[in-house]
Amino acid sequence: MWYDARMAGVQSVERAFGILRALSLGPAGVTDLSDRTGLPKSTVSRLLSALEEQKAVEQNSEGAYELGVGIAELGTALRGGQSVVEVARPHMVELMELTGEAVGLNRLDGDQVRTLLQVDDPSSSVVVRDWTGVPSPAHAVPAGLAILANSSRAAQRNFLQNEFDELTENTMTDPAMLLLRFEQIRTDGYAWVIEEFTEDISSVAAAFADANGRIQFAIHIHGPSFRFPGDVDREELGNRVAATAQRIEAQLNPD
Amino acid sequence: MWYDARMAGVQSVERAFGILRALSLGPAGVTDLSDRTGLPKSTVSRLLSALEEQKAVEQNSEGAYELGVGIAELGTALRGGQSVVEVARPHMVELMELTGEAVGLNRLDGDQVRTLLQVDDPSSSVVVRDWTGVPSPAHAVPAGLAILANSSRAAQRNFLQNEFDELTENTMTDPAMLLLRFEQIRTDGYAWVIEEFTEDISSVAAAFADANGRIQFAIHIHGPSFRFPGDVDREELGNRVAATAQRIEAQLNPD
DNA sequence: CAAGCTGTCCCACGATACGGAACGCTGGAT
DNA sequence: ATCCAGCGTTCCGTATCGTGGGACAGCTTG
Repeated sequence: MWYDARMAGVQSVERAFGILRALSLGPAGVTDLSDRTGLPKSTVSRLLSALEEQKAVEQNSEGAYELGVGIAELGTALRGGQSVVEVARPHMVELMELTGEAVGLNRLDGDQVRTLLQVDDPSSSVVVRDWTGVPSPAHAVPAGLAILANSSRAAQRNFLQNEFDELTENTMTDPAMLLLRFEQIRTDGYAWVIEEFTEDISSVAAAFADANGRIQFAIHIHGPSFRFPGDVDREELGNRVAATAQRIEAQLNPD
Repeated sequence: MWYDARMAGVQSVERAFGILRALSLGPAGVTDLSDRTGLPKSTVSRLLSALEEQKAVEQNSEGAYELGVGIAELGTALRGGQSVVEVARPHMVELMELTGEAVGLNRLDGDQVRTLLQVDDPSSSVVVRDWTGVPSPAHAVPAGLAILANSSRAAQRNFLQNEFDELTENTMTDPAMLLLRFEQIRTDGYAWVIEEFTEDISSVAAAFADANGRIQFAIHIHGPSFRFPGDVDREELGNRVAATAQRIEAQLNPD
C-alpha cells in the first residue's frame, strides 16, 4: 500500500484530521477508530498521543477519546476573527425580534451552504434547531439560491452541472428551472424556499457582498412551516430581509 | 537541529497545530507564519497545503491564510457531542431570563477554567463579551473557586501550590485565605466574585457533578459591575444558582 | 530595471513516521 | 481460579515520507 504522492498533503496531518473527523461522530476507543479510519491500531494510538498533546483530543473518564478543548479554542478564534459575523449580528437580532423566528448568517462553500451564526428567540419554546456549521445543499436552501443568483454566469453554469437531490417533493432539481429561478431572485432581491429542504421548515434569504465585494454571504429567516411564514406578506418580509442584507453590505463596505 | 524523540508527538502534527494556533491570532501569510513558528518557509507552505486540503485553513481573497470551516465543523461537533451542554442549556436560559445577565457553563481544566457555553440576553445592548473557549485563571473566577471548593483535599492542596496573579486589587492570592474561602463556599453552595478577575465584571457560580460523579463543571451568572449584582440579595441569587446547578446534576445522574 | 518582497515547487537526504507483533491489562465467561 | 477475548500501549527494524535549502516565478517598490 503506497501513499499517493499526487496529493499535496502531508500524510500524518491528513490522517490526524481523519481521526478528528471520525471522533466528531462521537467518542471512541483506539480499536474503533482504527476500524473507522482503516489505519493500523498502532498508528492511531500514536496519532492520538500527538493530538492529545496538542489538546485536540482528550480521554474521558472511561478512557475513550473525544475531541478536546484545543479544537474549541480554535473554533472560537475563528468565530471572533470574522468581522462579517460581528457586523451582521445586531442586524440579525433586529430581524429575529421582528419576526420571532430564528435568523441565520450563511456562507457558500462550494456546493454547500454553511451557517456561521444563528440567532434564536430565547422566549420561543419551539425553534428551528441550530444549524451552525452544518452544511446544506445550496439548491435547497434560500441562502444558497440567493448567493448563486447573484453570482457570475460561469459560477452558475458550473453549479448547475451537479446532480441535485430531491430532498422533499417540493425540491427543485431541474437545472433549467433553477436558472429561471435565479433571474427571479435577482430581480426580487430575495429568495423564498417553502419546504424544499425539509418538510418542516420554510425560509427567506437575501445575499450580500463582503468587504472584498464578493457575494458569498447571505442572511435568512427560517421557522417551522406550521406557523411560518403564515399569512404575513411574503413580499414585504422578503424586502425586509433584502434591506437588512443591504445594510450589512453597506456597513462592510465603507466607501 | 534534531527532533526531540522524547516527546510522544508526531512532528508534523505538532507543527501543524502550531500553525493553526498561530493562525488563531489572525490571518497571515506564509512568511509571517514562518517567523511566528520558527519553521522554514517551505515547511510552512507544505503544511498549509495539507491543512487546506483538510479545510482546516483556507485562503481569503487577499491570499492570506486563515482558519477554515473544517475547524468550525469539528468545533460544533464538539459542542453537540457533550451532553452536559445539552442538559444545561435550558436551565441556563431560564437563569438568564430571570436576571437579564449572561449565564455561562464552565469546566475546570488544570488550573484554568473554560467556558463551554454562554447564554446572552439578546435584548440587552450592553453585555459581557462571549468568553466561550477562553481560559481564565481558576482562582479569580467563581466557577473555578466553586469547583475547587468541592474537590478533594489533594486537588486543593495541589492547586494552592501555584503562584496566583493579582489581576485586580481585589484578587485573592494568599493560599491560606483561599483555603478558608473554599470552606465558606462549600457551606454556602455558591461562590461570589466581585471584581477579582476584571474591574468591570462580577459573578456568582455553583459547581455540580457530571454523569460520572466528578465535580468539574459549574454554571455562573456574570454581568457588568455597574449594574450587577446591584442591590439584589446576593444570598438569594447565590442560592438560585446553586439550586439550578443541583437540578442539572440531578438530571445528569438519573438514579 | 533592479531590488526586495511574496508564496510555491524541486529534490537529494536521512530523520522520522510507519505498522506488525508482542506486551500488559481488564473484565466477562467458564 | 483460570482462561480467553479484547482492549490500548510500546517496541523496533524498515524505508517511506517529511524535510528544508535553494531555485523559481510573480508582484510591488524605489
